[in-house]
Amino acid sequence: MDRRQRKTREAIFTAFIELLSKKDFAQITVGEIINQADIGRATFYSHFETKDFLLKEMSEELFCHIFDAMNEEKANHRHIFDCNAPESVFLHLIQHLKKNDNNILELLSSQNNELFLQYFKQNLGELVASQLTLFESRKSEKLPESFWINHITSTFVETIKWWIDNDTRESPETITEYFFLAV
Amino acid sequence: MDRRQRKTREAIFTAFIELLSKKDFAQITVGEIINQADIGRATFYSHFETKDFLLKEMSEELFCHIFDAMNEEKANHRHIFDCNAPESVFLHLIQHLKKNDNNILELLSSQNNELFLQYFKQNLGELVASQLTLFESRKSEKLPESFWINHITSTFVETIKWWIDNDTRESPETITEYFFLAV
DNA sequence: CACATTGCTGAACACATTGTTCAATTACAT
DNA sequence: ATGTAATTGAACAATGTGTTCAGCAATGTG
Repeated sequence: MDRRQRKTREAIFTAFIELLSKKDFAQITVGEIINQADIGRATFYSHFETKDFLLKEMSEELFCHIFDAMNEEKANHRHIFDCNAPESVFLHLIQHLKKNDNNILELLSSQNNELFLQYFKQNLGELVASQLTLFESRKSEKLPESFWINHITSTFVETIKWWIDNDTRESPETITEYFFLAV
Repeated sequence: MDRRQRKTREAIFTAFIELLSKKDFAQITVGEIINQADIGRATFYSHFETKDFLLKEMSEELFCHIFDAMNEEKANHRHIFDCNAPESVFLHLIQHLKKNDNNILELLSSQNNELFLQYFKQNLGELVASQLTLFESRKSEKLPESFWINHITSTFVETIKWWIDNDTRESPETITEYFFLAV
């Protein structure tokens, strides 16, 4: 990809994240993004069809990053994912979030857009489904699988949201514990 | 309140609900509401400052209705809320929703606006907090109260959403059971 | 019934935002 | 160095927002 394109794309993402940390998705205008990114109007529209697509593409990119990073570490340090700590996938994810490399935590904060959370939940759902054996129990047998998966995923998302609203005071370990207690 | 005002207000609400059952809040325009309600533009704005306020006021009115109705039945048929079925408050709420008197179910459906769900959750949170003793357990002792309340409330909302997405095939009793199993 | 009050109307208005177009300019890759 | 491709900025139509106002209609009060 052309260096100019990369630069522009990066500038738009950065500007967008900056704005999202201040106000709702709904009340951000393309004009503001353009100003913040310091690019021409036509340039924006040559990159993204609409503001909604921008959010969508950015979400996908961010979640790819974080889940790819997790998989990589999974491959390198296999010991982290041993049988003695099967819940570590989620601890690991929370630790990643805590680093806030790509401002994901800021973006997930509830004052910001629900759409972003929706994309997060979607990606998370796949992870949960792949780790379903972790959550087998007396109650899971009595519940429809789709209900159960949705419950676990939602609980994780809500745990993260609660954590953020509490200014991420608790350690990732504590939050992981809360999550597994609640679910 | 003037009969004309009541009629107009009702017409706006009805039109709004009709539109919300078809498309997202975000893509409904004031013009559409006006057409559907068959009123003048100035009239709309003399009733509601913006589209957002319309949603807010309508939500409050709907939730007042349903929670008032519940309290009334609570007073009249005290036996429904006896000690043998302490969970019946939630069963009762679900039964109310199932009746769909005010199209609340339709409005809660996830394809529609998150703002509406937010208002629902807010009202529900108060109910949950007042019924907190129902949910005391080993795990609730180990979790911060605010986390616990949020978890219960979210689980209820997610249960309802899952139910709706499944076309409310299950009976209110079954859904109540799922909720109490999950939480 | 007559009256003053209040609400409704609908058109016109200024304003903001969106998404497109285009010709001129600039940066890129090889 | 050159052809290719991205960026620019201004101008554009189209749509939506929220306000204003003068005229009309419904209300309920005496």
